[in-house]
Amino acid sequence: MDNINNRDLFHLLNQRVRYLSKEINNRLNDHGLYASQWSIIFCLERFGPMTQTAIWKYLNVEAPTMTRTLSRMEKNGWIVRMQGDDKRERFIELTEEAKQKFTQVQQSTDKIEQEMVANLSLEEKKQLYKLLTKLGTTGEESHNE
Amino acid sequence: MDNINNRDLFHLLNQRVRYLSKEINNRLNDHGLYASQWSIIFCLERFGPMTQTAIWKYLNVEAPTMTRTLSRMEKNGWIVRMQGDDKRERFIELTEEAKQKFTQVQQSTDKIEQEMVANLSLEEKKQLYKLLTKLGTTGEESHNE
DNA sequence: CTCCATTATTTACCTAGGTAAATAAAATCA
DNA sequence: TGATTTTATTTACCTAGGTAAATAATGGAG
Repeated sequence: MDNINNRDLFHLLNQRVRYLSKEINNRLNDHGLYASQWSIIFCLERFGPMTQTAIWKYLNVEAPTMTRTLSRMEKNGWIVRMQGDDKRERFIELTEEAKQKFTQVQQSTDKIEQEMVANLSLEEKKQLYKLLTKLGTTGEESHNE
Repeated sequence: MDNINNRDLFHLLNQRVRYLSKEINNRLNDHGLYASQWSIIFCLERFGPMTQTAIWKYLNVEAPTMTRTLSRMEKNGWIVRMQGDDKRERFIELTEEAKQKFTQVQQSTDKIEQEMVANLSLEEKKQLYKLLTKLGTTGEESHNE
């Protein structure tokens, strides 16, 4: 494993991320949640009620993705959508049940994530974080706007 | 960015991978391809005709995922499915058109990937590879082969 | 005020990934 | 041989992600 091929690097990256997602979703299944839904709940718990646009911009996904995921979460009783003063926008709020379950789910995810980095020292985690930051940013190129 | 939080690490990891996928798919779109389809083509060019099972095991996805993606690729003229001696299995083969386009597409993907690691030195790429290897393997677990 | 541009959200239509269960063919076993 | 188990693929049903275009409401310019 001496000379690194870009292809192998991206291949490994994809494999790992898919594996991790699968595993996380698997564990979250006990709570009736998916990783994407949990990231929204976490966001709402942290910042309080937000518009859909604020959420998808924060999480870096597209608007339709957010619409759909929130619809499922609404159906499953995790969130409610409230009409704002500006009638175009909808404020998203966690339900009482979601707030109650929050701590428990958080403990699960903390544990999973901890297991997944069990082989990395603190120093290695910092390194990994830094390297990921450098990935995909082609020097002077801008992000999406 | 001194003390790394596992959550932030995984968040960044997901964000980056989604960004990279989006970008790669975007570029591959010129060739009428998606990253997942390209990985299959690459695999077939490297190893020659393979059964579906061999492909999904190699790429670490589930069988139904492979069935579907190959169906699209068959429809679009990238591959053909041949009956094997064992009538349960189907051998997948690149079409002539796929073989002809291979080099051109490969040049595109090489270029994209190169751009995406432009900010990483060789040493950093090796580090990243190594760190990714350690990620998700809870202790004694081995790599993919 | 009216018309036009912008903004928030949704709908329609794609790909990719997963699990569970159904087929169909091969392999094994009694 | 006949019955059972395994294996390869598919089908049905789910989530997540994307783009393009449609609504609907707001904001500005004239």
